[in-house]
Amino acid sequence: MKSTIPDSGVPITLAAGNGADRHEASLHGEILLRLRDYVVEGNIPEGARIPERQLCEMLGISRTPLREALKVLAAEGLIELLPNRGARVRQLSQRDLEELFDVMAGLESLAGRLACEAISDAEITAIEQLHYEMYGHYLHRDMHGYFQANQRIHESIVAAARNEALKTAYANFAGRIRRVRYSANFARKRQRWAEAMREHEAILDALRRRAGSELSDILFQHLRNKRTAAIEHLTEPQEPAPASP
Amino acid sequence: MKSTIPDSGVPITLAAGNGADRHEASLHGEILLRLRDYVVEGNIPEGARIPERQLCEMLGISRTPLREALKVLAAEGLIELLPNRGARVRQLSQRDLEELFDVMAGLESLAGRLACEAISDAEITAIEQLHYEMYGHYLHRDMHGYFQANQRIHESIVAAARNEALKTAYANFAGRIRRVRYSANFARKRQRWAEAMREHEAILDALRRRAGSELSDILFQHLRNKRTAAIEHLTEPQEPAPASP
DNA sequence: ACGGCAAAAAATGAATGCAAAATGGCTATC
DNA sequence: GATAGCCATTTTGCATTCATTTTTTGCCGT
Repeated sequence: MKSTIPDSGVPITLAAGNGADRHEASLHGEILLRLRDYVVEGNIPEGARIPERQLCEMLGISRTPLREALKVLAAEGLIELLPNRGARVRQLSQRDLEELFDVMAGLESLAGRLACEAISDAEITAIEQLHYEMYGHYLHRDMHGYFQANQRIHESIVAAARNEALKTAYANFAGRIRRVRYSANFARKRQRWAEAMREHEAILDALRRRAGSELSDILFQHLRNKRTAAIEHLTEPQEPAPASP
Repeated sequence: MKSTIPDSGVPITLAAGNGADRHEASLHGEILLRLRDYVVEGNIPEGARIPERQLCEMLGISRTPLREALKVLAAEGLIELLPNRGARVRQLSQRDLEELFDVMAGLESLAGRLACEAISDAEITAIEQLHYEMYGHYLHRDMHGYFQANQRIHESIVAAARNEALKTAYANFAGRIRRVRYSANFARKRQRWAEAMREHEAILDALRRRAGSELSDILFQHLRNKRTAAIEHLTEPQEPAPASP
């Protein structure tokens, strides 16, 4: 009564591929999904050493499939594997974060450019809808709702680019900075919030006109500003953490 | 007579990470490097099934580290893993290629933008040097030399972006389309070649002026044109006719 | 002869076992 | 009293073994 493999011949391509992540079947695939979520959601302290045995009994499997999953997570950049010294959650320096944000900005910028070539009026209408919804959250000072609508807008743009490889790469980078990204949105001061709304209106405008390179510019700058806000948020309140010796 | 592990404590981060790919130590790392090269260089026919045993004895190892390496290669998008049906070299449809080229274009476009923020005069001079060298190859109709100089120029721009995450992602995508990319350059008709030279001059010009978003646009369009040439070459490779309609 | 079915053979997926390396604690020494 | 070196324990890396699944092959029925 294992998970009876439902569909046959489904092409499996791991994280970086164009295809979908269909890992439900094999055990190591299941483990991969669960571990990835577990790490992305921050259940493991950064830099902490995680003995394989412990993970094994936590997940109820043997070490072989676990190690395969760990290798993949390392390839995705979520964890680090030190030779003979185990796996630990990747610790992102400020510089790392800046770099990752910039790559995200580049990918979204690309997504916008491509979207202008292929997006339908209906899709634009849907994004407008999200925009108004987001505006409502803005007016009500509803951070969480705002955050979600915002995220869905950006995802819609990426989806409109009609590029699976891009979508996958985007998802990968998004996962790597997810924790920070979330708190970055919460870090928004009123000032920055209003700015972001204006930027979003410019985005919509460029999208309506299918102005590819213009939208590309706006999106990059928009994400750049987000980056700045996020980094500031991290350096200010976060405290010289008690560096464990 | 295992590979005696030379250095200790070197942080290992697999393909998608910011860090370097230091896998020389562990066996599976060694295998990973060798297999990746082996696949990228096209030694395995596309879509062919490759029994693990066969690879094992070819590489002289057991299945465990091999399978770990395969998982990583799948995560990088170089191979496909079908459940219970083994690994095969990823077969790229025309659509896949278009997508991958577009992502490459986006990454280089980003690289150009970032490079404008950080590039030194010396680096620009070096790129100019490469440009003249490339121009020489162009005049002498030296395809191979042209190709190499061209590649080094693009790599220099990526390097000037000062972003390890970007560099790694770029290398990953470059590996995935390497075979096609090479032949794409050889596919250049005289016409396209001259165009490419002009585009490169525009690239240099924008770079000198540190005109970020302008350079971003030019680079994207440049790569887009390359994409078109490559796809054309693939769809009707046997057409020596210079006939224009 | 051809197509479908069943059993054998082979390949994959996962678990276990064993050797090498690292970690931690202890003692001996200065 | 602190530090360097040594030994026991833990942990990782890899090979081997076991269990399923797939693929092949041979057979039977139509």
